[in-house]
Amino acid sequence: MLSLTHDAVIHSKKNLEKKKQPTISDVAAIAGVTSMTVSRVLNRNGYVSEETREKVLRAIQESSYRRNGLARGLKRQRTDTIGLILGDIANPYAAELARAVRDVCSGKGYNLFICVSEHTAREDVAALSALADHCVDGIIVATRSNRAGDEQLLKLIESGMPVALVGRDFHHEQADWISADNFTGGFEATQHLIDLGHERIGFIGTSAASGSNLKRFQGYKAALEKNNLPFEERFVTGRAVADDDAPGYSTERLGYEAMKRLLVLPNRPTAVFARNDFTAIGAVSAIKEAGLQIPQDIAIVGFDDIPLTIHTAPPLTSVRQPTRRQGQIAAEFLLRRIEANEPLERKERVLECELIVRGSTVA
Amino acid sequence: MLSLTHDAVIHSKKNLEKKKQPTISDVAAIAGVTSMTVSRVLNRNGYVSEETREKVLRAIQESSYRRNGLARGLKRQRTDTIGLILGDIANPYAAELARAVRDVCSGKGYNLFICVSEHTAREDVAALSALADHCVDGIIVATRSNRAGDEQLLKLIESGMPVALVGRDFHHEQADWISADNFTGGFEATQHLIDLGHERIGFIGTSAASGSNLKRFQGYKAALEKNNLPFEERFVTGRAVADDDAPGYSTERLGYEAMKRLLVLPNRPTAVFARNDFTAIGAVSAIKEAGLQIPQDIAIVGFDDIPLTIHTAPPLTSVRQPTRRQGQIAAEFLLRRIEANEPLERKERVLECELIVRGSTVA
DNA sequence: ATTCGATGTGTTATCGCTAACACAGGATAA
DNA sequence: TTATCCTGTGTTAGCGATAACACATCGAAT
Repeated sequence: MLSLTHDAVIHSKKNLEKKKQPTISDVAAIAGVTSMTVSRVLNRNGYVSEETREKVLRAIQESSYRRNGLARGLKRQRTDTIGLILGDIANPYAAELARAVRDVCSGKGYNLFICVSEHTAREDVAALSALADHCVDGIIVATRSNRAGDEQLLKLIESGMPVALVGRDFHHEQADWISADNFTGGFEATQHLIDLGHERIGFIGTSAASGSNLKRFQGYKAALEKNNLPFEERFVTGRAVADDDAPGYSTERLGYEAMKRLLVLPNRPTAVFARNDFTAIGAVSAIKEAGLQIPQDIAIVGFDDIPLTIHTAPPLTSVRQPTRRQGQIAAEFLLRRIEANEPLERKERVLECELIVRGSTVA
Repeated sequence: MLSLTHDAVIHSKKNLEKKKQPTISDVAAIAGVTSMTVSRVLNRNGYVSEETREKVLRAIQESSYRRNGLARGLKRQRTDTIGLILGDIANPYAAELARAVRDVCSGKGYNLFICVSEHTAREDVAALSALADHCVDGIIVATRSNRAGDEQLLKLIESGMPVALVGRDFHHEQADWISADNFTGGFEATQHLIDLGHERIGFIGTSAASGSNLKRFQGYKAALEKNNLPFEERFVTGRAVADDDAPGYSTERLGYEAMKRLLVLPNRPTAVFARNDFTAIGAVSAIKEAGLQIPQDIAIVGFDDIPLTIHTAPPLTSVRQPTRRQGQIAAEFLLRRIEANEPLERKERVLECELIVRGSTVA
């Protein structure tokens, strides 16, 4: 009696153990063929008689077989998977980019795995490594440049990994490069404000020091210069991104606080250009809180033209970048590189931005 | 001469070919040991003399070796990777969830791969398959329930894949389940409006028909009922999500259009509850456009309490859900399941929401 | 009748890595 | 002294799949 109980326990324990997945050979055994035939059915290549195919399909159903992508990838030396590294998935820009990449990829039979770096160098490296380790067929990198990440990226590219860069300040003979024309976008946003008669224009979203590698900021400076307006360092504000590992991305909060700093300046700006729309929205909030009118007292321009811009009060003037197009092109460049299966000449594409004028600059 | 040229071409072509990655054996050969020793160095297990370890590390550097995760995973029967499936990465909720999951995972040495379904059944299934094929150690599913996806999910769980569900209306003995208390959240949001004296309250973000499986909507109805207020179907509006494959997620646009429909109703609502903040923001936009005051003419409550809510005009009353906590718990449950390596009793956790009252309901 | 290509299936040999075991030499304990 | 453990390293055997090749069979073309 005791032993019976004990047996029952053992038995139940056994049933509880993690089921071993059936393999292609198990399926083959059930169907009464070899694993090679099953493989042919699964991959729809080679000759298989209709009769056999059905037997195999039934065996697959019966055993609820799932193929093992690791083994498959190991043997085939490809995984039909590409990786996408984003800095911050909360950004509609990133979401739109991912969507475009995914559409192209899944159209061509590739899976897409997304990794997020949260704009830190450590995670940037980790994401590159994770994807490379898993032998993805190629990687689209849409994070910002940082030293550790750039080193890792260099190694990967040199080792033959197909890579396409989106808006990252990193260049290599063997990696394609896609970006919006952030410089011109920044220039035009600023020129727009100048054309409206503004002479003291602030920039929100970077420190003057670390802004040197921010194209939007460069465009802002260039526009001032071209119009013979003085560049004033005190009009440039935002969290400094000196440390590579700081999550230096811009948020409403950042814009809000930066704007507050600008508002108390003597002879303060009459207009501001924010590095992106969330920052701009935060700034708008600070301006309203101070009891000032937009655009009468202070005009404001954002960047990215996120869907929300038309719902803010007033609607936000913003620079629209062709996000979807960037994702598409990046994916196309990458797939071309993957499918060529040998080094190709580098492709580069810079896409125009478009200023969308709304109520935050023109009443 | 001709043949020389030809040779040169061949040679250059050869150099152009995709470099073959060095394997563990190549490293072993350079270091003058066997691959097993290299493996021990790489994995920091087993005994290796300090001297040998250094030789191996040098050989790794020299050959710029990268380990092959496919082979490793195949042999070890685990990949130290978990998958996360999101419906829509543009949502701050999803971003926050992903961040929390990632923090827990990377703390325990797991990589995180994210897949996005765009709220379609097809992509839901595709994401599940892709992750399963790649033999991730477990999957966190944060997409909405749909027939095809549920079927796939069932198969996966039954085959022993560790799964944790976040906010998905799908239950299984072998899968952990985490959710915010959307029902009570919806109830309290509505009760809040009722307490303020509103008697005609609209719901934005679903059709009355398809709302039956939306907890927030159920909470809304329950609050009406409890207070003996009539439920009026004409006050419920939003895109219908009859088709599983329709990208039925809510956006500013959806909220904007839904609100417009509510505004023209005879004896229209004096308050609305929106299924999420973006929808609410769109609704706010429509209300303002109609020249009405918030909250005097129409009060509005959102859900999720995204960072933006404090920057809208007026700031948005919203139901905050503990997003970060959900992600953490989901990851912890999943890792526990993975590391137990055998079926465990199901864990379930429902987290309280909190109503944050702001200017969109109380002046 | 013979050759040939198309069709259908099986055999073999890896892909790159590591678990499990084997084994030798030296230190330690009995 | 002998048994025993700890170190350090090598050998073997797959993990689950498929590329490459081999080998039948059959009908059509020569």
